[in-house]
Amino acid sequence: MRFATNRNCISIRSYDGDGILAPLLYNEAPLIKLKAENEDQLIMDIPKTYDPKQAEQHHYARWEQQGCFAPEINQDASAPVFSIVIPPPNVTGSLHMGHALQHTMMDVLTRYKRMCGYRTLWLPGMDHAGISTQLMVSRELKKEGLTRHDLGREKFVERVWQWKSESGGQITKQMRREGASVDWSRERFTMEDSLSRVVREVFVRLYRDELIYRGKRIVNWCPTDQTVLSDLEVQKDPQQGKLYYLRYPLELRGRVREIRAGKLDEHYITVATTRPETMLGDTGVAVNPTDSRYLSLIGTTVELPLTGRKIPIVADEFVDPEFGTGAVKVTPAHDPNDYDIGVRHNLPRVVVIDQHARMTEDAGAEFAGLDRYKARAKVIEKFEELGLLEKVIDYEFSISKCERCKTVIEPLISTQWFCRMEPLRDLALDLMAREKKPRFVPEVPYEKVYTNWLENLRDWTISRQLWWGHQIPAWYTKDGEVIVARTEEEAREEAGTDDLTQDSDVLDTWFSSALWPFSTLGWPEKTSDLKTFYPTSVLVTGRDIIFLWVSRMVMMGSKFVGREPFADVFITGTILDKHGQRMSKTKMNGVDPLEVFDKYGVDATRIMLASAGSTDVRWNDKQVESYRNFANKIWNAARFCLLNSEDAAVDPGVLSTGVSELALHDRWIISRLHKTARDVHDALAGYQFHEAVQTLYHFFWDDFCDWYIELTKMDVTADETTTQRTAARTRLLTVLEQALRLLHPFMPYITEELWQRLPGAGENLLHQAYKDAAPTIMLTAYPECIAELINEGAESEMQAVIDLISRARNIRSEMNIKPGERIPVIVGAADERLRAVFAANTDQIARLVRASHISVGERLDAPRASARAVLGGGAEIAIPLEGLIDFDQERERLRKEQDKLNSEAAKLELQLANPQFVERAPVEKVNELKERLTDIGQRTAALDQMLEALS
RNA sequence: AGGCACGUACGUCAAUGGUAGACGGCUUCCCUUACAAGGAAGAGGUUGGGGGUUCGAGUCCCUCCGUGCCUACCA
Repeated sequence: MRFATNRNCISIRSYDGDGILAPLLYNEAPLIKLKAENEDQLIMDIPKTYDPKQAEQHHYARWEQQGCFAPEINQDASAPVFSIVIPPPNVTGSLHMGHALQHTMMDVLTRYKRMCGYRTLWLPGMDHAGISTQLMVSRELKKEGLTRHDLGREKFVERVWQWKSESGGQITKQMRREGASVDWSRERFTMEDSLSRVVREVFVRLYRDELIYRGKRIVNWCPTDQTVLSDLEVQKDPQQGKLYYLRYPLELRGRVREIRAGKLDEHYITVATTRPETMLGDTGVAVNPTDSRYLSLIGTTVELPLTGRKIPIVADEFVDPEFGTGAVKVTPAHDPNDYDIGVRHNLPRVVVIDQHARMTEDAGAEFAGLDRYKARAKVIEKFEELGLLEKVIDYEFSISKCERCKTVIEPLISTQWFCRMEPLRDLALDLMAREKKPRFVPEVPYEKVYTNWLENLRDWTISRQLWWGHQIPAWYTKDGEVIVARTEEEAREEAGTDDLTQDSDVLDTWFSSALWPFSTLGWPEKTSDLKTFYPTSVLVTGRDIIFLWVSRMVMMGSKFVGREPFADVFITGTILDKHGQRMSKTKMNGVDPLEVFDKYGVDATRIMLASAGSTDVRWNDKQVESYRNFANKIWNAARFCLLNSEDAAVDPGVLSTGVSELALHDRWIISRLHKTARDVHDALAGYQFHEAVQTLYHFFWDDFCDWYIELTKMDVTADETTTQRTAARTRLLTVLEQALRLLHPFMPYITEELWQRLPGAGENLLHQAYKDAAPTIMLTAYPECIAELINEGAESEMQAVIDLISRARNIRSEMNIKPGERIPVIVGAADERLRAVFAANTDQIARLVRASHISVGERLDAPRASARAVLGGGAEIAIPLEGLIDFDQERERLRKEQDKLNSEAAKLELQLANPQFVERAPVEKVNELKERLTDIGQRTAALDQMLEALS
């Protein structure tokens, strides 16, 4: 191996020419074994700046090839199980920030649990996305001048499959880039044969349980997509519209004498409507039964203008007397409420609008064939001519639109398949009431949102007039008999005839999605996957599909597997744009995760997203940038460790045996390491991603880089090869290795890249459960907190050293002492233990404050011309500044500090003087305040002396 | 219309009822041999207003102001 040297770079090949990781990386000689001719130039091919792209290129393929993502990698038969099924993205979709966010959370959990020794499965897959996909392919056809009807159903569906194999599933490639550790060997697609079988099985069972029925109902119809939609696929948009007041002439017959003659008004009843064109289908007028204005008219009839139809005035509770005129026109065929009124009063249904939102023959010859909006204008025109248009007012209301194409929904009466929800709903509600499952995180407000919705649930329209999807397994005989069966053969057998026609509709996409947690694991067979991985551990998803998907999975899982599909539901926040707006295609305000990956790296993006936790976050490049800087920090810290790694290798043993013999900073970092591990475990157990990230960030940057590396630098960079140097290097490498493990679930690429370069990193570091696997950080054990290694004594001693260094630096800065200038520092500490700590660390202190000399004594023995400061525990420091110090200024500085302390002391005294506080607050709290007061007392006393010394 | 959240430093967000923090930005100094994507030291807050409960409130309750989200069959 030959090292090319340039100024500060000696390169060794770790990648071959094609950029593939060379095999020597894993099993052969240590990667970094550098012995340049000149020791001073000892640096390897680690550039100063971290290049994420390089690390992102290689590791994923290797992990995947070596089966690291599959649960089978775990050799421990008694390992606990952790499983997640991915919310299947649409086959038409490409990765957006919401995916990146959710995938990050799922991958963090999966990688973490895997490192904890769990048998881990994260199952990937895609959804066939009925309407979206059909639209996408139809659009392609349109470019060729074709419609799906030109092809016919069979050819069209073939075409969709072709599209899928050619350009569908972009997102799976993008998931590899994300580093998602999903088991691709178990990838599923909701339209594949095995899942279609499950759909038919469930449909048949639900039908036989009378939970699925076919019926004629008023439904949401999209005139553009030509299909029915469920209530959840309809979106309400506020709209600035008009409210039209229409007069319907009363047909008074015998009662004509009861009405005082003379006033025109009294010959009419006025109704208010936002949709005048539907009046052509009116079959009644409704008023509230308690409305005195109309009491005498109940039971009479009106003559419907433009049609001459005689329609009754009925009394119905639904009508709000306060609104409009208190009289409502009733169009049972074109409005869900009117439909209900019609049912209650047995009113006929006159269909005046067809599936294309055009007027029918029944609307009258003048209107037939007209578009609904043209018809509206014409109706108004006619009413005006007849003097029957009382007034038109501006009115804001919400209008139903198709979620996908934004066309205004037309409520129509139609024969569809429905799923009866009450019994299923009760299963889910019982589960929550009895076992509090699933557990929502955050519990507030989602648990309540979920149960409230279930309580008010209505039947689910499950049929769709599409071609792409699971065709409904129902067949019709010539006589119109309905046969529901798993297969056509089964249907024929049951019908006793081959002359059957299958229902042409397909099922709502969400029907197959509802089965996802068990259909993907092999149900209804009692597969080992189903036994092992169901119920899954957690579902990670956005709040927008709690109803659409989460609730339905709970219902179907309970019904068919007899258990909840997941223990926990973690609801992520939403990534908003800079201005707090939702990212959307139409607004063009989306941030493309792939561009962010390119700019800042996958790891930086991931850890930034993880830090978002469950709250909404406004997107800000700066945030990713700061984590990019963090990645660079990790890179350079490792670079330093590797630069000084000769004769040393990672050895976890050195952090747990003989620890009490080690220097303060070593005992301290070991304690910090275990506290960090503890805090990260705790945070992840409660899905507190933000907290986990903060903990890791500060441990690595503040504790490890800013302090530990600086404190151990002297030993580690010593010129001579001594056992002491080797031991220090070994500790440093080992702490780094532990830190990389802690970070791995969040930043898989950089941690793997660096781990592979660590001397001593090999199969010996793998978790027991993966002991035969090829070495990779992702199969090492996640660091556990060993309580005995948390050392509060070492932490407080170290804190004293840190405080001393900080105060000395503070003085240097405030006194404008040149950074390069070495100065003497005098320390006085009455406390013996403290004095011993300072004395034992004078070398490090001197180095970090750039002191020429440090003297530690019982009392502060400094010349008059010194800048001084007090520390905790009554310790003091002084820096002699003969000729540099301005005595007035220095006194001022000390007085300012004293003021600060005095005001704090005053507050504490006040609180401690309050008998109720002392009485009622916990003892620890009171003692804590007392201790602080004592400390402040010591400090102010010391300041007094310092001021005296200056006078 | 109801329901539910949220208002904390210039910006984005944290903080089991116990001395208000982080990151970015800003000021001053430093290219100190891991890192200028860095180091050191700073400035910046009566936690939207008002009231209450409590020894103690950013945190719990009430009210007002402001902002979001969800659900809904007011024609």
